Amino acid sequence: MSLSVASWNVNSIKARLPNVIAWLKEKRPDVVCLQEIKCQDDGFPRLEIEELGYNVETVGQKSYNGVALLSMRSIDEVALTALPGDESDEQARYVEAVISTDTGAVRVASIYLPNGNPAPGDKFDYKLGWMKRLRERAAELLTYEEPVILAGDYNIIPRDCDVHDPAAWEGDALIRSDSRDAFAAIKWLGYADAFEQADGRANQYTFWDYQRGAWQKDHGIRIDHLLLSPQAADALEGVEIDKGPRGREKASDHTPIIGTFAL
DNA sequence: ATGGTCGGTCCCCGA
Repeated sequence: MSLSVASWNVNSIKARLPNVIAWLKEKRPDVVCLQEIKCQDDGFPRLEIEELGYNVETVGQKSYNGVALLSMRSIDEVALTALPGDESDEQARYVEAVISTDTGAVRVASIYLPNGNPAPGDKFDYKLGWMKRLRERAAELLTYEEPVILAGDYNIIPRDCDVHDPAAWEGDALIRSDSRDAFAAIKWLGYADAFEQADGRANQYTFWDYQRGAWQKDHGIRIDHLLLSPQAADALEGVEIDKGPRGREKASDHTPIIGTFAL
């Protein structure tokens, strides 16, 4: 049996609930990492999603950010509900859990990496600091020698071919070389970008801005990623960016990316 | 055609 693991920035779970439920029923992914749920834990529509067979873990806050993990398989342990390394960081951007599989277990994190604009500035410094902490956590996880999937909205455009017009994004926190270097530094530890390993084509996007008719003109960017430890990368069977949800009424500005694993 | 869109909250901020 294979295990499917999806990541989707839903831009408010309450505004998106009908679309999310329809997509879960259609695709039935085993594990789903959500970002920007934009609600507190007690406001999350837990019952509606549990009704579909999912176990639900949320790390929410009022108005902004917020991440969740949905899993058809049992969640053995919620390992972390915040990224270590800064006790003063109160933004809900990280949840990490160990999930049972047919072959053992997989560790999955749902990540909402800071946007970082405007750059330079305080928000950009926060982004780079957060990425350094993520690299430290990612390095720690490699010592466990287990399948790890770090899935989420990284707010990083890794390559020039991951954006319709790189020049239009010059100076933006999503494409700046210091952002890209920080992302590459996590990969250099020994993590694989699932999309680049399984597919790698140019101009395959996961986000299209609501403005300027970006969706209709396919002016998108690839910023939602699955980073894989060697044990997860070895098990990767394929990756799909499902553009269906982005074309619906009341769409999120992101669409889901799904990895399938022999795990 | 030099603007334009969402979502959450509260009269503006974040993306």
